[in-house]
Amino acid sequence: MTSDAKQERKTVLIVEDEDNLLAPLTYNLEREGYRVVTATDGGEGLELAREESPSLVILDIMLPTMDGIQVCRVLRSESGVPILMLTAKGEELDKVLGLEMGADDYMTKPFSMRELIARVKAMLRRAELSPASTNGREGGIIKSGDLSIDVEARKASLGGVPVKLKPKEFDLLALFAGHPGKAFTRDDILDRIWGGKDNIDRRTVDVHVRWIRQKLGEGDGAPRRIITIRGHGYRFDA
Amino acid sequence: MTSDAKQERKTVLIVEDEDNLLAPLTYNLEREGYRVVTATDGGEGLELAREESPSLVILDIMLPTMDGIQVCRVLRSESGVPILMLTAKGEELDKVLGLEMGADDYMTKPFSMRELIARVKAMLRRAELSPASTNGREGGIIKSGDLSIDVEARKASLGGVPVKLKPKEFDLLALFAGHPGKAFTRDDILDRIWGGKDNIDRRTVDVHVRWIRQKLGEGDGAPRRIITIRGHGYRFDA
DNA sequence: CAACTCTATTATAGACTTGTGACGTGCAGA
DNA sequence: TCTGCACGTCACAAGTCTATAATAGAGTTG
Repeated sequence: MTSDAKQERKTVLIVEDEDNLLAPLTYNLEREGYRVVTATDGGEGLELAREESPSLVILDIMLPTMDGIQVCRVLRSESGVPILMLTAKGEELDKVLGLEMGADDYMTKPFSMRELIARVKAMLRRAELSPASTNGREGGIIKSGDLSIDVEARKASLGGVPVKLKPKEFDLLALFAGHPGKAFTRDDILDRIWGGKDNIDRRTVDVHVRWIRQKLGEGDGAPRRIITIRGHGYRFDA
Repeated sequence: MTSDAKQERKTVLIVEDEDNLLAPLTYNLEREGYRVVTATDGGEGLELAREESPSLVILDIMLPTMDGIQVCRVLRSESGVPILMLTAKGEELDKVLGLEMGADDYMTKPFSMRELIARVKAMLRRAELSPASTNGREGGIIKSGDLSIDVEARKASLGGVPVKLKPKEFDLLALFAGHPGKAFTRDDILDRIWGGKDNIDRRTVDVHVRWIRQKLGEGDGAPRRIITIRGHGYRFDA
């Protein structure tokens, strides 16, 4: 019942502040042959995720400094790493929210270790079948033509010149640039950038796209990077 | 609540023999905008899966004629369609077995509809990020002769030259090309592409087919890809 | 081949989308 | 409190789709 895959050990990041949960999780996952790294608050979790690029993240919803929802959202916008959320019973709302926000699965505490291991395995198997989305990014920096986006530093520059982007603009541009060629619907985008809030007007996306286009100097006949797909949404092309 | 994504509606196949479970499942999924097809035993389920190539299969473990485990195994060997297993309480062993056997997730009866919907959505989103495994497509790109359709990017090209397709045209062509050789009735097509709206004239399909044929340069004695099946509907041939 | 049924084609009015400028609200720092 | 910034919403004009009606054409049947 140990491991079955003999190759580079997969790293699992656990972000959990309760030690009486963290310890057994770590123990059991290590026993299954995974390499485990842990963080006890959201900020640290994000940092570690960027440093270690784990194959899977187990994320508690309740965390100090930055809650799991936020961490999940950021992680999701930065990479395609599978995320398993842990929720306390009674957080039903948050559960669904978490899922709709980008988590890949969740478990309600308390859960059986066995069940959790099974889920982790299933998620990793799934992930293995899909192509890693390491598109055009090197060391957390996404590049596309003369546009360069440093996700970690949250800075963007165009032909070497820094571009001042507001937070939402940055998130949106990072999402686009991180998935060049992929068509997003406005709902996709709202899901990923705005999180669970579902009373946001779809047109809001248009407006933010406009700000970005403006700051990227698009519009004067210049070729657009953010392409409008009429009747569907937007797509970022290199 | 539902998305504005205009494309072929996602089809969910439910294989479940208890009607008091099947009915609410169907109702709720349809309310979420999915197209639902149902089977009440394993054999029928497999058949439907092959015919409809659904985006997701919900599979009860206990079924007449062929149990869910077998169906799951066969399905898994034939396609990468995500499978959500339904298990009765106390089938813990089978649960894990089911997962390790190829199912992607499972839920233990009884479960909340809301939770199920959340899981379904999560599974579909995940599937969307990985390369579909159905007919003739590689990496989300459907190819047929010199025609190539990138579903993710919503771009089509003919012999390398981009073809400008309107939203409905793209959806329709993608539907056809995604199921080469399958005969669709106009009602089939309306159901899949036009979704909920139900007073659409069948002739409307004809018109859209024509636009597509035109843009694909068919008609000048050139061999047609979209074949008219008189008295029935249309079929896409490679 | 005549009658009938189904399909292709065309034009068009109306519905729907999107880009854009303006506005109101809430918030953080001065 | 005042000021500036971020950002969600609105309203409207310009463009773009698309459902349908009408008509011509093709195929089928007896």
